[in-house]
Amino acid sequence: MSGMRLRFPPSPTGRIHIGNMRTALFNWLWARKNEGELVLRIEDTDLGRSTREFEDIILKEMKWLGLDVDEGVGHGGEFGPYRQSDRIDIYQKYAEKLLEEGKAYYCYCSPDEIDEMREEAASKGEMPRYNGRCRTLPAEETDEYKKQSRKPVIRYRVPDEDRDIIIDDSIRGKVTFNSSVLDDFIIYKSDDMPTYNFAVVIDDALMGITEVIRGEDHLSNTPKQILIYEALGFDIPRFAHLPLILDENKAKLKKRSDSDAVYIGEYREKGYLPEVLFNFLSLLGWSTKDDQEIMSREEIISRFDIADVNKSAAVFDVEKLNWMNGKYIRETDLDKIVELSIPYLKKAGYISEQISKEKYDWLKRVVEVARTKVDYLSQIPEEAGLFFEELEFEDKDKAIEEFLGEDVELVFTTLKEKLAELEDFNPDAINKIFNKMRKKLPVKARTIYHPSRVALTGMNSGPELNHVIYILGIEETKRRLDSALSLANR
RNA sequence: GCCCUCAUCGUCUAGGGGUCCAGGACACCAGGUUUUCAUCCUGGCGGCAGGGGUUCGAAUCCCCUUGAGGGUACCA
Repeated sequence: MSGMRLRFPPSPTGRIHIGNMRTALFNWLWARKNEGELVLRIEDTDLGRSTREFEDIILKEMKWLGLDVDEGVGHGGEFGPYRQSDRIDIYQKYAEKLLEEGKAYYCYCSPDEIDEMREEAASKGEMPRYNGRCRTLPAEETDEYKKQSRKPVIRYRVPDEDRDIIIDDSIRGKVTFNSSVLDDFIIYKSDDMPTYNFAVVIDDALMGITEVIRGEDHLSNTPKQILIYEALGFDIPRFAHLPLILDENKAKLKKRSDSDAVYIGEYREKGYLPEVLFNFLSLLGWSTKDDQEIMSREEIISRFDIADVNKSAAVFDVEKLNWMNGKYIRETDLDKIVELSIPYLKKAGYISEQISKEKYDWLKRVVEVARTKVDYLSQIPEEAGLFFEELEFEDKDKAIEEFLGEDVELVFTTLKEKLAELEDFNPDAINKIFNKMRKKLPVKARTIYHPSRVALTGMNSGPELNHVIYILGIEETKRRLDSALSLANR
């Protein structure tokens, strides 16, 4: 234990996307690298939009990616509860403390009134802000509002002194905000829930968080939070603001996107390998000095350094993810890929629930051939369809024309004979038959291969013929060749 | 508008004054291997946003402009 404590605090208001997960991953990496602890906290103070369903999705996807946490929702720990909605007593206590000390006050202004204030500030070329009207509200007016049963909010009283609030960011260096741009922000909503900027400080402080790694979209919130840390006398953690991940339109990723391509679940369902997402996401905003890209979990942990994370935003490029996933699919142990492909094959109706040892061995041949052509596993069934379905011609007329060609019957007949004579049925042996036919038969090479391909697969291109025959088996091969011949009336 | 951040090939990035007429990866193009497609191998195309400085010397340091992104919520 290094004493370093990090956290990943998602709000369950949408499906977890690439950007959220990258933040989780970098927190996880830095925690593991430093033998620190990672806390999972659920920030559900937005009652209207938070759901348990989204929370479950977050937990599920993190588990899929292998991002285990040491403490938090679903894991327990001594700093709980870890769901903000279970911690309202705590926030209340601190709000009262600030109220008593005069560092916060009730505000009864209506939304319309606040809009006016903002417009007024904007017209003067200033940042739109609340003007502090309720800072000194006479008791009579307060009573009046209470009679009207207006529900107040609590605002933090930003000290009047003009000073620079400096964030010493692990990634960006010193970032300065002048306190004059801050208005008296709300720390408690009228629905009796704390706001993010208030709750996050109390939780991070009480949970002993030493490093806050989060997206750059939080950078402008940080000065407000620093003020709260100071007002409450808490130690300020070290901050690191990660560059944002942008979508193809170079805009921030949304939790309610019109494109499924940003959600982690989408990639899991399509058959991307978790280790690929892990590897790929680690390279979004971080890289090794020697340009190594394909790395194991352990390698990434040992080489990762939060200080090496770059400052500029990165566009999420599915093309490169596809390349990496395809590469892993081709290079990972075949049995593992077969296991992972089986659900997709079942879904396509190609295989049944129970798979015999024999069937499995056959499946292995199919997947071995199909995996050279896919980017992700859900594409396996379409690539392997010809081995499961009745033969279907891409273009039947053209196929018949092909079978009508000179010497085709000779080739097919010879092929059938030679296959029948084969003692050891395997791809190499089948290849030898083709090689012999090329030498011995007085026909063009194309006539040996192409009509056979069309007859066996229905297509003009596809896997190597010796493998096709090996997978189809002698009987099915013979059947398809005969059927081609009869189509051509021979 | 105001505040903050960022700025190297289409995309992800290496580069932290000379060894860079800028290196790698994806994508793309060409060639090779292969009976075809795919895989695989080789090669090619393609970039330091612009302008001022500083310096003997800037992709690298400073300033300005421009551009991009984030924030500006009783969302987080």
